[in-house]
Amino acid sequence: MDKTFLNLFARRGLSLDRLRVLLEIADAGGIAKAVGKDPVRQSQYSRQLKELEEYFGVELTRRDGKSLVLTRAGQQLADIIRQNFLGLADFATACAHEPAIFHLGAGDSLIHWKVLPHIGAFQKVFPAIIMSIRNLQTAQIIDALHSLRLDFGIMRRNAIPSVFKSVSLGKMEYALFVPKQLLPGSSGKTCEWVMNNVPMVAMDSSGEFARKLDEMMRRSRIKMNIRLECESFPAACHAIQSGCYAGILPTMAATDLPEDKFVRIEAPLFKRLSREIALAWNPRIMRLRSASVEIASWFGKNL
Amino acid sequence: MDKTFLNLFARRGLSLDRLRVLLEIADAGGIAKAVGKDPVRQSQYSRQLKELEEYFGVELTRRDGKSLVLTRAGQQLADIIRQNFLGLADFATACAHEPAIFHLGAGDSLIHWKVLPHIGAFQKVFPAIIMSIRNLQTAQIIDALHSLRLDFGIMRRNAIPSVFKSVSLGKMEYALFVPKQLLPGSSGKTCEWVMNNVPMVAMDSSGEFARKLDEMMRRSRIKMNIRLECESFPAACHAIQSGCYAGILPTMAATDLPEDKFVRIEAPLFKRLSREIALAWNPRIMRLRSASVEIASWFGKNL
DNA sequence: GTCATACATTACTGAATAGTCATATATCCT
DNA sequence: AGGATATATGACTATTCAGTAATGTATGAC
Repeated sequence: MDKTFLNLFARRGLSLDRLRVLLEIADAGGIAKAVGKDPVRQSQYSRQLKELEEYFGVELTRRDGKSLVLTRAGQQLADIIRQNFLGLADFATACAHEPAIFHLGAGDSLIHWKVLPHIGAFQKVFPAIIMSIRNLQTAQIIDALHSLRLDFGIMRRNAIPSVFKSVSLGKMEYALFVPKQLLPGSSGKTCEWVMNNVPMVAMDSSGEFARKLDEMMRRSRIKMNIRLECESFPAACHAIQSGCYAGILPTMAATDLPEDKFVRIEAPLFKRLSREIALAWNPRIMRLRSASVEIASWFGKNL
Repeated sequence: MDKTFLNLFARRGLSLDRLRVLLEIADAGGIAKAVGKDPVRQSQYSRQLKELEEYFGVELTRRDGKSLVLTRAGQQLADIIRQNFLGLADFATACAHEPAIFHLGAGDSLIHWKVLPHIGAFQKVFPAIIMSIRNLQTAQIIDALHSLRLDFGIMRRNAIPSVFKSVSLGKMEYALFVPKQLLPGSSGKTCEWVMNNVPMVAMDSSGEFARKLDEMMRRSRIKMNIRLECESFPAACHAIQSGCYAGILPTMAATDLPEDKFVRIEAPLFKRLSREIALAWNPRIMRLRSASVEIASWFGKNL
């Protein structure tokens, strides 16, 4: 066949270290951030980067203000390198009989109420795998899936780019949760009455949920009696558990709010907030890391 | 995220050269064959192999008689390396504005009558690509597709392992071709008469075709008047062109046998020999070499 | 302009690894 | 057993590439 990648090794200048340096710079977003403390290596990183550029005859980075950004070619090469290292690293961990690490990204609520409740069962089925769970926003997850920094992501289905594969994890619905002590008398108050009269905790994030909720409230001309803002649903849930606030939470949160102390009010209004969520992954990962096939299928069945 | 593949680079002993050496040994099937002439490097290859084994803590080769064979782990690693180098080599050729090389494997007949007739059109559509066409047998093609030494293979559809993707290239039918000068009188002689009375050229290969034909002949108790054996259909076709032999050829061969000089006799008998052929590839190649997507689709439409 | 920050360049040292040669060991063949 | 072939090992050299330090240059903030 061909002379074993002669075009790669005829010239010199290619080395694993230099490739790794490019990857580090790419991941960190600049030389300074890549070397962190120990700025002594700054010059080395700069030089190795230049040597790589000489080897390939292509600009891999461009100055962007004081810092660097990868060119298109640089990003491509970084992707190739990441893919290569992933393969080798997996082989190495397998050889060392060490557990492989898989990275899963998801939002706070999904981590707390969708993933963690099943993580014990996961551990039993996959005793030789380390799961690293990262709290990320949808856009970050998508970016990390593209570059293979994450193996899996959980997010709303309609946000998943079509290049990714996915498996549905069911619907996420919302409901209003109210501490009983804040409800006067016995009778069922309406959702609207609660939101107007009870101190409410609300989400302060810039995400899709807050946007949709805002719009809904404006349309239906309900004004919520907001007295606390939180950045995540689990935080809001804690506030509600204190007994002093009501709030809109994913219905999954019910496990943390016992029925004898909290009332859960569903309303047609909330239907518009509901969304299908899914486990998503870059199809490349399945070829690179064989265990990922079973993991994806397990998540699809059990979450 | 994680500390940029710390597990790979914390220990030393990994280098591109060593990986390349393993790959060469794997491809050549032994150190001696890998170093070829220049046996001076034999010791180096042996040592680098040992260093790789020390690095991964795994046996990569085992002695098999005087020579070496890869262990299961060795094969896995070789596959990973090949995949890695493919990605880098492709990036390098793209950077150098050099045409990428794609390797296509097929049997003699398919090369001559299926591929080469369209290769001019291919060149026009893909001016920046070098096609390397290799004459191989089905088993070799499958092996090479598995290990990514070939990008594409053409073979009969029912021989394609299910892990590969494929696109049909139509049916390959067979017919008996007879030089007019060997046919007495004007009237249509039967297929059987020709095979009994005219000097025939036959295939001498161990392939699927010869086997099936043999069986057919035995069943129908036809005895062919064989006077020449060839190893490939194109060779047999040449013999027929000489005017002194008749023979069974793929109907595609008709382009080389003008109707004014050769008679083409179809017979129900030959239907049993016909088979669907297809372009096959390892799905991994599509991720590694982006151009392969368009190439596969072009072949599917135009061959 | 001045200062702080981030990257680039140069020069030199040291460590890792590739290259070579001689020779030993293992296996196959006859 | 003896010769031929293939791989393994040890000793040494040469080269490449990583590590460190000092200094230069570009950019942004004030």
